[in-house]
Amino acid sequence: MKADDSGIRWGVEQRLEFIEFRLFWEGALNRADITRYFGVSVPQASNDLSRYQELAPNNIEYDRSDKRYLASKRFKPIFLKPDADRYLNQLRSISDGVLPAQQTWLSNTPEFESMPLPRRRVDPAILRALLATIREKRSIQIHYQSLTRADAMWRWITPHALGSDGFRWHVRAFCHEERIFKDFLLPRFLDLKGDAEPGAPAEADHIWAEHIDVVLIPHPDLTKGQRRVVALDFGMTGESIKVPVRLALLYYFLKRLNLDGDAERRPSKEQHIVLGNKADVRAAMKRSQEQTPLAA
Amino acid sequence: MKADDSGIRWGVEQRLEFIEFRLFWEGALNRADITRYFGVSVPQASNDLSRYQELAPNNIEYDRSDKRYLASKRFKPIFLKPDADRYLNQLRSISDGVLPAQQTWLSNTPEFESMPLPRRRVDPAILRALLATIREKRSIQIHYQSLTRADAMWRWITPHALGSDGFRWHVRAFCHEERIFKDFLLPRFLDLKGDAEPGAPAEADHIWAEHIDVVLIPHPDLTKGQRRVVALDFGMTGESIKVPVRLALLYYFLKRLNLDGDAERRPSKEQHIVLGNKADVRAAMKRSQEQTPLAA
DNA sequence: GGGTGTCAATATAGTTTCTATACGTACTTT
DNA sequence: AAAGTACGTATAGAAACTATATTGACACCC
Repeated sequence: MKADDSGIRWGVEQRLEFIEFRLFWEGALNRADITRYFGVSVPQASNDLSRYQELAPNNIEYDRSDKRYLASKRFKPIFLKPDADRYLNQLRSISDGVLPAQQTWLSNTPEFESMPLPRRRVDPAILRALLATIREKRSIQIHYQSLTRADAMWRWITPHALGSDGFRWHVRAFCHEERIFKDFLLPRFLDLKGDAEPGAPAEADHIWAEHIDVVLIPHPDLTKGQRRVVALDFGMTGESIKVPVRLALLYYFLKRLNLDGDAERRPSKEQHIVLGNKADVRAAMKRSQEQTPLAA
Repeated sequence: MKADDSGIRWGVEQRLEFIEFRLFWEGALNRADITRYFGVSVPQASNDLSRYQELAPNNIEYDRSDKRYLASKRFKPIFLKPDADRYLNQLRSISDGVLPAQQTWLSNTPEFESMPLPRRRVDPAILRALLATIREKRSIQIHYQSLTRADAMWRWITPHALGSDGFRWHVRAFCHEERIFKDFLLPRFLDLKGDAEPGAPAEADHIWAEHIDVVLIPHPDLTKGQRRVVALDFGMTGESIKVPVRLALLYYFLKRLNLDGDAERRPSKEQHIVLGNKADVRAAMKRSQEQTPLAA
């Protein structure tokens, strides 16, 4: 018996999945596609294709004039569950320059582009050191460039988690100087050094641990039909959706969705949703900003 | 000679890269990690580890008491170029629910969370049909729910590209009815049918093809030190950066960066950047909205 | 309309990789 | 001291893969 559940080796399974992926999303593939991506010999690629044909005879057929294998009319994937959001996520990664197209299984895509957003890249050595510090529950001294002070300064922090506002990642950490938990944007780390006992345990970061259910509803000025569309856009059941948000991410969440001000005042054409539990959210927002320094 | 450049088979190379990945980002790994992920036998995993040790003796050492292989102090990756943004991108994909954690090479991550954004998922069958239509340069009839009309309606479009505002993907297509190119949000597609000659060639979509260089500069109200930080955040050289943006994505770009109104009027604490070439951008924006229907 | 190039199928022999199994070692835990 | 765990090594045999060569179908091009 093989260690693998399927009885097929990992490499083979990957190639069969690759064949199916190409057939599903691009409608066709070549023997050469397989040899190029996996570096196998031509006969081996032939072998994989006939193997796939045996396993899924209704999925694939060879077009002699096109000299390519085509997906049949009633194609039914057996190796993968097609996921459009995953496909699109790959497109975005390529467009953002974070994933080389060659390393994906995509080759024959249409023209595409994700809205460009210039951002400084994060230094891998710095992220690596932060991850190690979090893992080992230690503290570290960082050379950090904050927006409030002109010059970067050295300070001790005890990091415990990573958070993102959708664009940029920050590390959630206890600042030894101010004795509170704060967000430190990864691109603003200039250097790191040292290693010491932690300044506070991760559990002490209540703002990070606590969640609030933000209720979103369609903008009241929208017509009934429009409200239905917006409800669908956001996956609402009925005409509202509850989104659990960490207090530590609530500021970013409200800002991103333009819910930090009076969303109802903005024209419904631009602002599709408003808060359903404004008072609760405002209260939570206030709580998230009122941190009292830990006693030393 | 092998087909592979490295002389090592694809499967083996993947495992060696896996070992290195774990050592770099997580600092340690097990024989069991390899057998679990790749489904190879225990001796094979041992073999891979000793092979890696041979190839990179200074990178790895076995900790007998920990019963794990640890990355050495002066670890130097030889199989992969570590990329922090790629690592973080994987975290985001996991957090967004678009990538199962098991399918990544990550296992021992810190706590993390990317800001949640509720969105309707895209139907893979619909995306697949659209991709095929674009590939074959055909037109298709779509059942589309727009925001402006209460009920979804059927209409013919000729799609030619995919675009994203950073959150949602749309297809860029020629609308046969209005005879102009428009964006159709993928989550709003309800159904598809038919197949016909195209209504217009992709080249006719000038708004898609044309780019404008948007110049971003730090908010003038910021102090000198703050401007420097913002410049770093956005990867500016000097104190400005030129971002080439398709006219078809310009609206989303300005809206996302809060540059659609008078950015200078907003408090610099919230609004870090403003436009450096406002007049050009406004003109381009106007152009992107003034589409005249194609003659029939 | 026949030469030429391309891509796929098939066959054979030899090599590499991998599995299954078994046994031994070092260290930790109870 | 005994049990448990993770790693290492060795062996035989199975599976996967390569290199090479031959054949066939089709498109393209003077």
